[in-house]
Amino acid sequence: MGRPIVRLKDVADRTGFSVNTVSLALRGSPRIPEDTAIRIRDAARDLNYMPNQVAKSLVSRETKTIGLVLTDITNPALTQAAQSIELALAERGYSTLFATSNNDLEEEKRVIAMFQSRQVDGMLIYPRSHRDLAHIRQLRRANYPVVLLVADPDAGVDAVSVDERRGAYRAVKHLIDMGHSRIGIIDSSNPMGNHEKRDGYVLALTEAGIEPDGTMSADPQGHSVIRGYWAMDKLMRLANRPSAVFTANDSLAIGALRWTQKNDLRVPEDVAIVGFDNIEFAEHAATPLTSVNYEIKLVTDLAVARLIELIGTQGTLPDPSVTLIDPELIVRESTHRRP
Amino acid sequence: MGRPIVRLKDVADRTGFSVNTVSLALRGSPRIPEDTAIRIRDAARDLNYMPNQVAKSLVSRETKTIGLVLTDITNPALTQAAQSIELALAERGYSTLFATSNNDLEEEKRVIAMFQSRQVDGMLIYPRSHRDLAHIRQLRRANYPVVLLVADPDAGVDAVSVDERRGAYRAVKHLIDMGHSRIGIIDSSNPMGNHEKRDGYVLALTEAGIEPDGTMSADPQGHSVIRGYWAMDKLMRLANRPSAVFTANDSLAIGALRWTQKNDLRVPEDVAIVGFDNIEFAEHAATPLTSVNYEIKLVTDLAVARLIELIGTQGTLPDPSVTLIDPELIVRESTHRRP
DNA sequence: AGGCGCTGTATTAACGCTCATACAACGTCA
DNA sequence: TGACGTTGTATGAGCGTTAATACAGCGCCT
Repeated sequence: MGRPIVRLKDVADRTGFSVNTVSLALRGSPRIPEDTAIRIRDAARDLNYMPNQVAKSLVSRETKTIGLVLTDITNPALTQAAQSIELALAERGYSTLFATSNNDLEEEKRVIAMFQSRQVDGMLIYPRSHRDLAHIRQLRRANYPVVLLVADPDAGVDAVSVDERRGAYRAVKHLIDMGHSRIGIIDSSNPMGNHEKRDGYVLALTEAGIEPDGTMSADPQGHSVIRGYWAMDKLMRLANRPSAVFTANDSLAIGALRWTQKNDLRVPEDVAIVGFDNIEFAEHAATPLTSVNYEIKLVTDLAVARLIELIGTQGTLPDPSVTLIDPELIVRESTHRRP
Repeated sequence: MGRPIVRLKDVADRTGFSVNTVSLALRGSPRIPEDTAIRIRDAARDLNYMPNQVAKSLVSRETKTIGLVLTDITNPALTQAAQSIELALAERGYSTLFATSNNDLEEEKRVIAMFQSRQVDGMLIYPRSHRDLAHIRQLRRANYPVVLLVADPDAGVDAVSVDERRGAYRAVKHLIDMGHSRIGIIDSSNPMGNHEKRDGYVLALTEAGIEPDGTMSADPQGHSVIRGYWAMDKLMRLANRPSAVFTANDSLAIGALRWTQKNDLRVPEDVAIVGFDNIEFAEHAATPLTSVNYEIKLVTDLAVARLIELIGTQGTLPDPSVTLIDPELIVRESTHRRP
């Protein structure tokens, strides 16, 4: 709104050269002799000239901006991801436009369209659901660089993600190895959501000859501590309550742990708890939490690298590649008291 | 890179109208008759036309984008702030360009310059330090809309923030009221940093006739749980150890709490702990934490509202206004065991 | 001496859009 | 009937930048 803006033209007028000469000089063209360049640079500095990236983008047809779409940044795992994505992109000269879909599909579509309109060079998307990817697949088909941060081998879209199914499998397998057979799960995988973790849970159980029990499952409807608390409450009120619980993330696990404290149960003696993501608070919880760990930075670095690769592709994009990072289980006291 | 882009011209060619007519029709000008508009809109939809915001911005001289500069988004309080800022801006039609300064002044300057170059309509900044604001003050003088997320009444820049000094004062006053006089502080206020909280701490002590004791202070050099743990370790190894500790944020407090667990001290009987920010984990910590609470959404909403107001200002910006939100203390078991 | 290739600079045309203006075609009214 | 609005559409300029091209002046070679 009426803020003064210094343009190439102003530097040109000041020095007596043409706009084009100034542009070349400031970009260090070898065709401009050193003394001319110095005079122009001095004038530009005096006037506090800053190149207008908007105009530049219009010409170059690239904005050096990528769009990051998350469902909700307050999820600690996503916060970490956002941080390291921004860092990785900044290192490569890209800026990050950031938006949250608030777990709403329409909002997700709106945000993606808005980013397209803003001519972002590519997008990193943590989609609301694995099921509704049509709009993203369509982007890809329109030759638009996109990398998902959840992995669906059949999505037809590039993706880099931790192998959630495998992580969940490892966690539940560990509980089984510790002698548990009544194992509950706290995971908000509604029919439309991502059920990788639930799949891993079921796999570990059936593999061990344990019939998955539908009543041992609670949907926390969110990822916050308090949600975990109430989901745990539901599970532990069962007549045949679980002796161990697997939760889809550490915030839920901390909520579950909190429930045990309030109800004077010992962890892991009375009930064992495993989380997912291994956030900092997991290690330092009242009872240090066993949790599925993976290097978020590895995931985001690979995702960013792939995205940059796609952006740099001339012509048609290569076939989508899906990369799964293998997570490890960090065993702590919440499942295994050291003697 | 060579992605096909549908322009007004394409829609014009398809319909036989001129570019201008198409532009007017799509923007719903009353000069375009209804049937023409419908034909144009249909063609635009068929071609999947999306307006190019970059070109639009070049003409309108506004990008409908604001720049958000944070030191480090993994600080839970800042995460929350980022989330609600993005939401508030999106509601008003603005996109959020986001960058972290990683607590480095040069990086902060670089990011701000980059945002200027990208023609953001305004910026929200959580600066690295209260001391080095010259570059931001200069922005303001150049008539650029900026709102700080920390309050310094003398900064000469608009700001909206929680009153940290007052929050710290309340926290420490509470400890004094509970009978403590040996009160430690864990706060990373280096000479160049923000020492509002430390000021509030000192004020409460001196007001109560207690001489602040320099040895009762630990610099955690960060805001993570583990930093709090080691800072607590330093304080509790003192010959004359504190009976209560005030920490600059809840992560540090949880670290301190963790130290007490490992060292078999009871909270609050052996040592009381107060945090700041009242994050979700504070309430659900092993011992629920007393913490300074304030509505982050209120702070960010006011900051966004002020920023939008500045952006809408014609001509010279009004005098800077500084708004401080008054925080409250939430008392929980970490300072006061209920009988 | 005339042509050639440098060197340094300017001119022009884009990029996709909006705004101001132009202007035909038509109807209206004195 | 002819000047005058109104309606619908087109033309041209301009936003700040880059890229392609033009071109004047000079030294050098044959």
